Amino acid sequence: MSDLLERLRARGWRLTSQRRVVAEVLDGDHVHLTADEVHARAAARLPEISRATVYNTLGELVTLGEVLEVATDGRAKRYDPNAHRAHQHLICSGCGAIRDVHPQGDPLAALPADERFGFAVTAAEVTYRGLCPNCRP
Amino acid sequence: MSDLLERLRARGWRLTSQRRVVAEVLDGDHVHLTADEVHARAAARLPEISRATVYNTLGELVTLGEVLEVATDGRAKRYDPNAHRAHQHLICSGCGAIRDVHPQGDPLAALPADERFGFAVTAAEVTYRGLCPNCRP
DNA sequence: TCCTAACTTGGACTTTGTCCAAGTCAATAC
DNA sequence: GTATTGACTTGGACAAAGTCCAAGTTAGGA
Repeated sequence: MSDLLERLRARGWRLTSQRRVVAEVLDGDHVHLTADEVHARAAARLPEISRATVYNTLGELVTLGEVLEVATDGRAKRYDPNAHRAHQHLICSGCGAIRDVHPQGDPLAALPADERFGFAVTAAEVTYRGLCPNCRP
Repeated sequence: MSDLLERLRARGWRLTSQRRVVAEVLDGDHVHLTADEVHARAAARLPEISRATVYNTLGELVTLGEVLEVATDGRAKRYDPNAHRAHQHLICSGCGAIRDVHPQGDPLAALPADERFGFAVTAAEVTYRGLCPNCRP
């Protein structure tokens, strides 16, 4: 994630302690935090950080393509730092745990031309659902 | 959709005018209304209907498997009455228009066992994104 | 026609997110 | 090192989407 900070600086970002902390909190694999969770973890390191700054920073990271926004359930959006490797999501219907997964083939290819309604289709997001080992009966 | 009302009555639903109107509003193909839109259209026919009742009824229809909840963007959930024929969604990134589409093959099959992390995977939702004919440059 | 459990209502409340004016500070210039 | 300034941060007000509840209403069976 330190290269992230480098990339951001190269793009003219002002490197504040708040932005640094938000970027650090988002580091890791299979990380899918809500804005509130990001704020809570950031505040553990930098108590004065405000919710507005967390929202601003997350929005900027999404715009820059460094973080993905994942809307899985109509509740809070989640933020996924794994933006540079194509992947999909597997979600536990029991506890809500989320894993990054890599299906075979290109999901876009499964949509025939006569099912595209004249759209210029550019992306396909797949959400797999099931029960994780802990939630299985 | 009138068979819907029959099915519901058969399951012990009390058939009130409010529930009837909500079910009628949801009738049709490519219908993906938000709860607020459902309330607005229902209120056009039954002015005193309350938001709470619309939310209750939509929730019951989802629980009964008669309507699907579609969380496409982290904003309001949408409700899709086409619950009895498997389908996926194609969404315009420009105007937000939604179409039901039918991709080839089973998206579940694309997820290899070693990418399932021990989950019992039961469903896959695919959201295709692109620009509709009106929003295309 | 009555009765009652089920349904509906409106309003208060929660969660998630946005907006803004005022204050602060990182990075550049000197 | 210091000054400067525009970008960044802050807290609080606001908005949108949804939930909850006590009180009132009603569908459908007796």
